[in-house]
Amino acid sequence: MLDIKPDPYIALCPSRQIIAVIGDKWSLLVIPLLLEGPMRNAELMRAIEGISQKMLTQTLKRLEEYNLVIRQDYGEVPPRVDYRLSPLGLSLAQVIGTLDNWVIENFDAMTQTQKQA
Amino acid sequence: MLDIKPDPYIALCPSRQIIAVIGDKWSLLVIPLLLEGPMRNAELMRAIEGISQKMLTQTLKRLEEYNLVIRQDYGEVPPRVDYRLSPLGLSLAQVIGTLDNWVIENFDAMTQTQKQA
DNA sequence: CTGGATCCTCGATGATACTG
DNA sequence: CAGTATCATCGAGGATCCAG
Repeated sequence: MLDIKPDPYIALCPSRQIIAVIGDKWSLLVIPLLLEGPMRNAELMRAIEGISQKMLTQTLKRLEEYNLVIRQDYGEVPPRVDYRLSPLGLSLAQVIGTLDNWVIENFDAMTQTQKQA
Repeated sequence: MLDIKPDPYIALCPSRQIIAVIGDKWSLLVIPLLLEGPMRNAELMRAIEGISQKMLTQTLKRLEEYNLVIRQDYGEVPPRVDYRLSPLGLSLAQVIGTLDNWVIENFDAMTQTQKQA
């Protein structure tokens, strides 16, 4: 087995790309949302205020590519499709959830006394 | 005390802005770096391959605004300035470090079998 | 309902040059 | 060394229309 650790501090290391995927504004919101269970396109649109259809689709697609989200198409008509976390995605969601919570908890501290003259 | 929790899922909530700050590509790299101790501009430039002077400055400035990083100017000449994590930043760095490590650990899983036809 | 394809704009980012 | 200012570019992202 390889023991070459990816190092995002090196410009060419693909792991930096991953950081970009995860650090993505919308991914950071979509992933924890799916902790609550499978969601459909329209549901996600409603849950995440301000996201455009385009970005949602794009985000989901990318998350699927990286094995974080599973897209399930029921092949019905009218179309029914939902998205859920893969095991890998679930694992990541925990971490991101922690991050989100940190933000929520420390929001005041971050914004207060900003440059208190 | 207020008990109104910030909710990044609401478009207008300022917490979303915070998510953006933290989720930022460069912030995600700078913050954990400072865990190793105070660093100077040039050091950071060297440590983070590919970052431009402009983005580094901009990133540091923003982190300082949000009370995550402390900028110390020794007022010497030639100029000597270094940056270190604030207590708040230190706390955040732990979380982000976890995220980064997750990426490093699960890098293979994310990229392997991508669309294994 | 899901989401693909287009057009268009604006802002983020990099490169460069300059100052203290 | 630290940092600002300027310019030019490129691509992210939104709005819209269309289709299965």
